[in-house]
Amino acid sequence: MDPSTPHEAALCGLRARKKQRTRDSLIRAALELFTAQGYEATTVDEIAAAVDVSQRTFFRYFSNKEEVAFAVQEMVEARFLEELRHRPADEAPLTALRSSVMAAWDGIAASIEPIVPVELHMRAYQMIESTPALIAAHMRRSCDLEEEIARLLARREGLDADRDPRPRVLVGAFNGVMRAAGKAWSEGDEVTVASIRELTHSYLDHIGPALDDNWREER
Amino acid sequence: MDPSTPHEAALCGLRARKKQRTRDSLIRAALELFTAQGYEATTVDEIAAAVDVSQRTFFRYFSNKEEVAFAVQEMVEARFLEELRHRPADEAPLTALRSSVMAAWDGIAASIEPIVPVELHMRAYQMIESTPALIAAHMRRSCDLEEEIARLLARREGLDADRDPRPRVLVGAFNGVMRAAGKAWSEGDEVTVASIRELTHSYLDHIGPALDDNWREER
DNA sequence: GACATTAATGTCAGCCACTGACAGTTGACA
DNA sequence: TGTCAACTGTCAGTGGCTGACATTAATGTC
Repeated sequence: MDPSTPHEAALCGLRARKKQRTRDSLIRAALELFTAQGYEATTVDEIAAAVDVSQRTFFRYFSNKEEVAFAVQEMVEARFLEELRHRPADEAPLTALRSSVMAAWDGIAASIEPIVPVELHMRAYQMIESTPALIAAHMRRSCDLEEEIARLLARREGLDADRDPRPRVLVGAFNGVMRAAGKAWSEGDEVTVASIRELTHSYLDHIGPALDDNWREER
Repeated sequence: MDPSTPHEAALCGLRARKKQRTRDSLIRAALELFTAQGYEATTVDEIAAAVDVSQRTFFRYFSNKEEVAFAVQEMVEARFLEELRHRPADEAPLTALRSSVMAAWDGIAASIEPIVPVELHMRAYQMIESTPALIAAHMRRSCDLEEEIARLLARREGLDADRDPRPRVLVGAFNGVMRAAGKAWSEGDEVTVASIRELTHSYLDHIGPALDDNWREER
């Protein structure tokens, strides 16, 4: 809300500020170690040592090693959901999804820069996509996100998400496309926000044509 | 190939037969324990003890605890891929996918019954869908499958999967729908093959309409 | 049928992620 | 300033997983 405060909400007391600082440091240290030497090769003890806290303290901030790897991702997702909640009601569902993704990419610097440089986050994202254990976690998280998006869309359209499968189906398809784009990006060598934004955009353009019965006479 | 032999390929020597038996027993014991008392609550030592081998031996058959939970699933997937490879070339991509899934469900008893009762596998599937750690693994496996299916479809249609995003996009959407169906099934109380077959069928029917711009005036 | 070869298994020691319990320290607030 | 509550460190322990080495058992050969 107020851009003068570091980030997030209140942060009033000294205690809260200290906590926030520890958390941020842990995230930054973790991402730096992960991207430098790999996720598996980095132990939790190392991360804790880099911030000069005990291993036990690490696990009080993050319920497991994976979680710290997704801390920034989570902020981006929150931003996406926020955008989606504010799309005009007359926008078509798929259009609303697309616009929200684009807006989230455009505002990424503002969302996360107080904690980690965007460039580090991008490298971290690439690392996630190339580490089996993290791919798995990433998928599960996407699944939870899907659920939330589906409910949001259903409400927007005045449907019951539990009875009408269309919201889930659309979100499932949307998510599949997003994953495909993320994967393609991470395998390329352009590790920039601009390039993934571009890729997402063009992949989403294919969601209609890809479902057509006939691919052979189209190009 | 030859239905008189237990399953899979050769199995000639006594050694190979013994190995197969140990593997099958581990799978059965694991699924029984998992479904009875939960995945997390079951230790690898317990599974090994139930088959009377050492824990170390368990890890020589399965590279981790998750893997044994998906051993049967893997056979079903193999069956699906086999179906897909044999669909007529003039069938539209989405139709080929749908037919293959249906065929895989129809032939599931024949595929797995030599190892575990279908009913146990169904309960195991439900357990997977309600265990966070396994959901994650499930997602990752789906991802790998997606890759394979996309390449298969691309070849079928004479496209280059690395240059044309349509195969990936379609498979992403398809997979999303399949997951949504699996999830809905696992949350219901009809734990039968027939019911998931039915559900899959009807969810796939929605893949077209769900992408339409307007949901409100359709029903 | 005895013998060397090779695969499968068991045992043991050890790493790492993660947790519960308890004690010590340090902000918050009257 | 003293009390309370939150935060942290230490320690001991569990469970997943691995490498190294010794043991056992199937196989192919003479």
